[in-house]
Amino acid sequence: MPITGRKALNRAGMRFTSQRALIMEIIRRGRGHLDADEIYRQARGKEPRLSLSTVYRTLQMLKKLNVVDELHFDESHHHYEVKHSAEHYHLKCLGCGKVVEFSYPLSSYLKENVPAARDFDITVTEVSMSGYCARCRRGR
Amino acid sequence: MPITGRKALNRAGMRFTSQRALIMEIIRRGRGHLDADEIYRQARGKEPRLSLSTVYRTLQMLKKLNVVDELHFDESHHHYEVKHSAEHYHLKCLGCGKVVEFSYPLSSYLKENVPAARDFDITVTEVSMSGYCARCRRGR
DNA sequence: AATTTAATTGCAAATGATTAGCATTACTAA
DNA sequence: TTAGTAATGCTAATCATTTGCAATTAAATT
Ligand SMILES: [Mn+2]
Ligand SMILES: [Mn+2]
Ligand SMILES: [Zn+2]
Ligand SMILES: [Zn+2]
Repeated sequence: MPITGRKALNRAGMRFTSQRALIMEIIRRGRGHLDADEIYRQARGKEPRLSLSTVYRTLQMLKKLNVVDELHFDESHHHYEVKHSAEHYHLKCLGCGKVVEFSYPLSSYLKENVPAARDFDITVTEVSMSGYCARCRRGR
Repeated sequence: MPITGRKALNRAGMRFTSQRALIMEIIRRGRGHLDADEIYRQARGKEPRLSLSTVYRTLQMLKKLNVVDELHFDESHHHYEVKHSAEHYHLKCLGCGKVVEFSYPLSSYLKENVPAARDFDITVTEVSMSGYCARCRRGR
């Protein structure tokens, strides 16, 4: 039950603004893995007055509402994607930048196999793997 | 065979300086998970003239030489630890900040069980899990 | 529909971690 | 010793993200 419509926002004491609608729309259509600046650039196409601050503020809000996930590839900025229903992780190619997704129930697997993880109430599991994709591996 | 002594550094065209010795020493004794600023603070105790730039430069160098690993907890800065021989990962408590380590051959496990990972030449696998430790779970 | 009020925005300035430029210092090899 | 050149210590950039604040504006109330 991800909060996304006007009604749900109002119920939470927040307002449904055109900026927020636009930003959510861009993230949804974007097929994930967008960074703040890319969202900003796309948003300005529709609403040239929108500010980068609003993008960042909206991203924080969507993260808190569990609508989006923040991804930390090995870079100096973050990426965002709509929260999927299935647990999935990412492989990023250091050669061409391509991101490959794969679904895997890693958190429950670790809970079963790692004693130390049993005593913990794990709320976030993040895995980031990088290397070289098949295509990039050839060209070297 | 981690490069650490004067001889090995010289062989690589680098110099063995008192600053580098001090920083390596602090990281080694620190039992891992120190951040740049903590290393800086400790180092200044011994060598008040040492600069933060030198800490960062040395950290980059040690990372490149595979002497230390850079850890990315869900924070705005990084942490460092001497590279262990056994593959291990971390659980960080959001309540008290405690970091629990556990050894697990996760990269080979994923290579065997994730089809998408087979086409990739994975060079880095990073896992960061956070949640609440047993003690912190009680106090709420 | 007009009014109220507080959340949200846009803009500019601030942060905070990390990096870069450069003159000065000090390892190393000869 | 000395010459050659990494490395250091400053200070000043970067760069992504956050914050302060006056001006807007969504939405609850008359
Ligand atoms: Mn994804
Ligand atoms: Mn560790
Ligand atoms: Zn590639
Ligand atoms: Zn705890």
